Amino acid sequence: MKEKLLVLCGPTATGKTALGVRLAQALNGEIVSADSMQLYRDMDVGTAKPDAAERGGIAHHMLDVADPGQPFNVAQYQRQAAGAIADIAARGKLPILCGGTGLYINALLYGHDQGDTAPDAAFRAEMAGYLAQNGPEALHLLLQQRDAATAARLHPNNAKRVIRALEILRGGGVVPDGESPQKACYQACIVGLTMQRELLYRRIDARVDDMMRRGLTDEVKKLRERLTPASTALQAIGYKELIAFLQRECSLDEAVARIKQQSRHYAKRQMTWFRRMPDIRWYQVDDYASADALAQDVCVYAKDRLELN
RNA sequence: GGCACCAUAGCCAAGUGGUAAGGCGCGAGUCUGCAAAACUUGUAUGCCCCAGUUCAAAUCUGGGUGGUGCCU
Repeated sequence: MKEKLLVLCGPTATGKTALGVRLAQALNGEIVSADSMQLYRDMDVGTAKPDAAERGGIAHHMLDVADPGQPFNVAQYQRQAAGAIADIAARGKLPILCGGTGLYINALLYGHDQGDTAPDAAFRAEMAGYLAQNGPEALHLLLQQRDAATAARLHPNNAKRVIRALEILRGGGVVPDGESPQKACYQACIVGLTMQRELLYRRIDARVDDMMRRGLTDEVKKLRERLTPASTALQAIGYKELIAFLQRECSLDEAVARIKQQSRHYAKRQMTWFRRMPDIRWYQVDDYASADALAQDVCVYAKDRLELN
């Protein structure tokens, strides 16, 4: 019997967190975050991580599980989150997967087999050097010589993924072709939150201003020396831009404008990710008069879909 | 009022007689161990308006209109 799982996804700033808590309260659930950046400790303001009050007494999992200086990746997420879901279900509560990282959600829902080739920082650095020396075409040729099919699927300019493929082949592994059947790991009810694009962008801009008011710059200052250029956490929007400002590479206004822009782009990419999820049920947030009304509707749908009570 | 310069996509901008570069933005998409990452892709039947020269004009000429700078 597959575990029941309510999934709440959608682009940033659309109200996933608050809705998740309401649903958890109504359905006797616990939250499992699906956010690649909120899982780092001490990155709170910039990732819009819910504080104690916002968590409303509901247990949250997969927050603060990694140190910003340490690398973290999908495979680790997949294992830990699956563990958390099993634990919640075993205690008779409803796990609610809530977040905006499409890859993490997919890996969990469809049990992506990540293989057993762990990342090799030294090899990646070596390949990055090769890329800098010889260009993307030459790097891609390396892949073509070892695995023509994979090379054909990967654009030469997408060096990151070309390097990962080489990394897998080097260890004697098989590069996943993305065509392995999508087996559903859970009895899932997938809910997506959207908003009229223009409104979403306005909300994102406003939220960035709010983060600045709440001391994002200080948070980044404190975090700065703990991060290395290799830290995954350094990819977080809001952090890399403010570090550039702190290093006097740009003005504060420029950094803030950049953070807003990046967040808007990110939201758009999230939409394309979630749009292709099968069985996703969309809710247009700005169609609802109140958060209560929205929670009400989603609750009814989830109960029906997951056969609760 | 005089002189000079300028007018190309939502924005910035190249192009000075041969059939509209590029960047940003915006839209669409890809994704199996860095994913808030990385990458792909679409986006001006037309260059302020009118007339003219020419086989051919965003490009040359004349006249408008609008803007900018300097002078009075």
